[in-house]
Amino acid sequence: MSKATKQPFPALPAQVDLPSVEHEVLRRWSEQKVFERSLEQTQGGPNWVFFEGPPTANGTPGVHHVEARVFKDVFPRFKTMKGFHVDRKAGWDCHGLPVEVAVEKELGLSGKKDIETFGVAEFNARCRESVLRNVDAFTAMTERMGYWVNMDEAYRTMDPEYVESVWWSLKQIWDKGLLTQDYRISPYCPRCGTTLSDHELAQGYETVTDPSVYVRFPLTSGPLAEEGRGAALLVWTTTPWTLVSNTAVAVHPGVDYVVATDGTERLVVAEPLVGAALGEGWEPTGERFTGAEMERWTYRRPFGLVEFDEPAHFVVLADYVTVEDGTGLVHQSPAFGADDMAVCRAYGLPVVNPVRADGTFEEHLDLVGGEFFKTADQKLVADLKERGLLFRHLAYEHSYPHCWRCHTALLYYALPSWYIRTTAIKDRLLAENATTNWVPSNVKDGRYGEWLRNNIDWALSRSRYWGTPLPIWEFPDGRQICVGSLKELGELSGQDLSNLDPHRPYVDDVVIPDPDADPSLPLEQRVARRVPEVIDVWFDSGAMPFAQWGAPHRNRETFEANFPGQYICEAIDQTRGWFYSMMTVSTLVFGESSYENVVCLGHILAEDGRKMSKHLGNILEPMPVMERHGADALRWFMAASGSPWMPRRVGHAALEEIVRKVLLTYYNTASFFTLYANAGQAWSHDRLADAPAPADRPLLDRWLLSELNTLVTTVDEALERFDPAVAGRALTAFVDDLSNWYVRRSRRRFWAGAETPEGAAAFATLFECLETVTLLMAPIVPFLTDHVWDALRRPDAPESVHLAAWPVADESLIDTGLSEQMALVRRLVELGRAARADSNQRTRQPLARVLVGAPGFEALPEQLRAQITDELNVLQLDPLSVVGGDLVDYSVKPNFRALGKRFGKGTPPVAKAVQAADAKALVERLRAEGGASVDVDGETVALSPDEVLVTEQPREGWAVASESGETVALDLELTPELRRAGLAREVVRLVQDARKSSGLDISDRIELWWSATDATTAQAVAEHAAAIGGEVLAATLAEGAPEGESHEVVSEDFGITLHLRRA
RNA sequence: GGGCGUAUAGCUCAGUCGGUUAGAGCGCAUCCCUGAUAAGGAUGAGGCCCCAGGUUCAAGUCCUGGUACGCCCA
Repeated sequence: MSKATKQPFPALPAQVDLPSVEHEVLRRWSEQKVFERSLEQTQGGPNWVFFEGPPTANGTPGVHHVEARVFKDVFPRFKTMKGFHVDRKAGWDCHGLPVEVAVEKELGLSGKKDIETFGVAEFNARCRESVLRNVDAFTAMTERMGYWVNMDEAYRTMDPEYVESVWWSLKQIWDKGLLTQDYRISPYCPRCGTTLSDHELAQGYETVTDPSVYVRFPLTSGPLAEEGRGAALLVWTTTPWTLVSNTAVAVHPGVDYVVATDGTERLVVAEPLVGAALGEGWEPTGERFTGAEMERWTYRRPFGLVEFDEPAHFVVLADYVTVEDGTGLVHQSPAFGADDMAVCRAYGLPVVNPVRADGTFEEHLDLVGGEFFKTADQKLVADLKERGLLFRHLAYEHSYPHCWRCHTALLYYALPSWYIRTTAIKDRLLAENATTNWVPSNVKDGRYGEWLRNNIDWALSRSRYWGTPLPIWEFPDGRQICVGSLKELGELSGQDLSNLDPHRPYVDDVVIPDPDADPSLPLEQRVARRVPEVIDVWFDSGAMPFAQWGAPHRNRETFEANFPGQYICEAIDQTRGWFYSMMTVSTLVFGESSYENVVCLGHILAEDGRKMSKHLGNILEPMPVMERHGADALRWFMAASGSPWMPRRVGHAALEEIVRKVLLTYYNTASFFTLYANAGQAWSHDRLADAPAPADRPLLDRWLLSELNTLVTTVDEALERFDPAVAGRALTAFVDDLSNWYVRRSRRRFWAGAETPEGAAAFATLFECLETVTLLMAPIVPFLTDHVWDALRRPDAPESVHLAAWPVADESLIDTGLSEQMALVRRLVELGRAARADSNQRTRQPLARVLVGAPGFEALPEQLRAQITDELNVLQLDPLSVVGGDLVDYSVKPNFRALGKRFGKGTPPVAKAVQAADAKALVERLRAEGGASVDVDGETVALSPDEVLVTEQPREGWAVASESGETVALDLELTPELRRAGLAREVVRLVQDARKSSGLDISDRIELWWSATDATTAQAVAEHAAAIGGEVLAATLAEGAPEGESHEVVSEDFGITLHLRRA
């Protein structure tokens, strides 16, 4: 292509395939290393620290993963454009039970015994492989969606450096005395020999029938324990087997308990349950006690099968006791219930557990020795009955958790466990939370604050395999050492461990010899071995601010420069997960939270409003969705559709709408611009300087620039508040204004070229708006904006929009008065179109006159009035008042907003007076004198024009539309001249359609012939020949038909045949 | 059972400082406009702003209590 014909802009064809544009942009980003350069470019700028919450690399990524990843991308891009340096290190959460379960399924293993038979080393190797496989799928999705994050240097929680950092932090906590051992009640499958996670628990509920027994516990101390007439506590349980280890009875301190009798015995029950628990024939004796008064009364336990070394078997107080069912007296066995454990621990009661890990009672016990816990119920109940302790025995149907693998009834079971005493730093956590910015704000004091205020110690250990091993070594005598690094472990164990894989089983083989031990003892008694547990994966991920750098053993400075972080974001389900672990680990180790701003997203639902699940078949796979609609459409949906903090439904319909209404409208405006700028090389960047200063441009341009600069402020403020939905709504509205009002109203100026000041202004204004809106949209839809940027950018502008600076609003161009006036113009145009539609008067037919009655109309400048006449295709525009008099009806209504402000309580009578007043007289006085008065209960009240809403309507011969006190009336009388002008426009449209359908370029000149069978049409064409010819770029216009080839158009409606061809 | 959130047109959702004719999009019907557009515009049908109290001259909006649904926790 020769220089002379080179077009100023690369073409942006009207037809565009968004996904293929995105692939092209991805290629360019990679070739030009745009992400890397955006980081280099901001190297000297202030840090804005973002922490990547590592997705669990378990299973393939779903569309819900895109949600958080969009938010993780939008704000770093935004801040980068504002000059901040935003390092983005990817990360992968590698450990944990979900990985183990997936691998177990793959290998066909069931439970811990199987894993140990299979071999822990091999099992963990498979876990590692599984994680790496899924990381690849996440990487592909991450790249495709345009999430800029450094995946080449991603941290992985399974890497030795990461594990070492976690060890270091655990040692800090250990040194503070906050890492301790205690019992923990976990749902436990005795057959598989494993505890189950909450998630597993949820899959295994089954409805079963258990015994429901009411048992007498005779009192042995307290006011009711007298010899002979002693009363008994009536205690209810559905797990008779736990009565073997009964430790206490809990009552609610605030509930009233009474003694009831049937004449032979006396039983204590909660007052509201007397009838339900005892049945007919029982009368209260009048003795009553609050739960609090019963504290520490002792009783005789139901079974004497196990030994208690410490005092037990008395009444304790617990708030969780209810009077919903049972007797209001709850049997306590701390080894088998979390509530029981908490309550009994508070009283210093022992944890007695006669059930072994396989679910059977210890062999040496009488009655139930060796029996499986569940089947022991029968024998125990029979024994109670025999001894006269059983009061009632019923069947009780309820839902009870079972093992999802083998359907065995689960046991809530006390296992020794490691805890972090987070309750000791609760106040610090609350203080840190108080200074954290939560989005949306209600999470701070609501869901999250509530969780913190009810903080319980963090149960850290898991009896599993694929996790960060708890770095505690224990000597046979119970002394323990917490190890903070491999180096330290090497020194303690006397070997070089720098290349040790710090996972099980390898780390379990490392022993620490006791230098002071008697060398004659066998080796096992002279060395410390690691405790068997691994840790909760939430601790892994909560340690990422330092562990991602391997700090403090490595990269200490980098860590310190990037702590605390400014921004994290995940879905709402992370409130008690990552949001908590991130705040808590840092507060434990460093005394402060690791983040300042945290955004919690609502969940993504399927189009049918349900959760996506394989079972329901309503899963939307992210990669195919992005290939169909484009990643930008999905990104826009995630960032800007509805409220991100609420659950949202995603589906093809929603994405198609985004493509049509937002992305293509924006793109097509840019496409329009390049089409006309390129046509005859009408405009290029060097013409920017020729354009009139903004203040000297037409009002339409000044209006658009005003809207644009308002938009800059709105979008900037919204993104600063982490609210891309508000930004998105403002952008959508602006793009609509730009395309469907500014461009629509300016078409003629673009058509005419940039030679006149008006044309130069139009090109400059549209260019500036496209440039700025491209910048504003770039963080949300990085692909399409970069594609447009590349086509439109100035010669000296950065190669990518993502290397460009964020725009700053020019407030001097914001003119709110002009915005209001244009809004009025657009409302009046809508009313005019409505009036035309009502009277079936098509817009191409010019009309003589339009009348307008609306507050503010008189003040409209001529340029804005011209927009109305042009858009409505009328020759003359006048205020309704010019016809006035008897031709117009007036009605008035009170403006409550204005009146209420002034009169407050006195508003209704004034409003009534306005409604009652003679509308015409009132309006005339308001118009003539700028004020009027009405009579309110004998008093004269002065009113200003803005306190009265006036609606005026012409009486006859007009097409009228009116709304909210604004009226437009069209003169429907058509003169022959007007009819001919209308016909001429019909002809123009016919030719334009023909030009378009025959594939002519917009600037091609044509030859045009016409022949009319309708006399009026013939006259119209002859009369308007010059105008028609000019409008359709006809070099020649002749009556008749051409020789040779041409494009023919026949219109029977107008009785005309046209022929045209390229000149 | 507890905490948090949500409830507005057939569907998806806006609704500012409380202001008296509650909006948009989608869908449906009938028209209109168009030499950028896969667009745009008009009209019509479609509303117990979840229910009940309260505050207020005035409540979709603020308060209290319910109901339903969702999430988290027990």
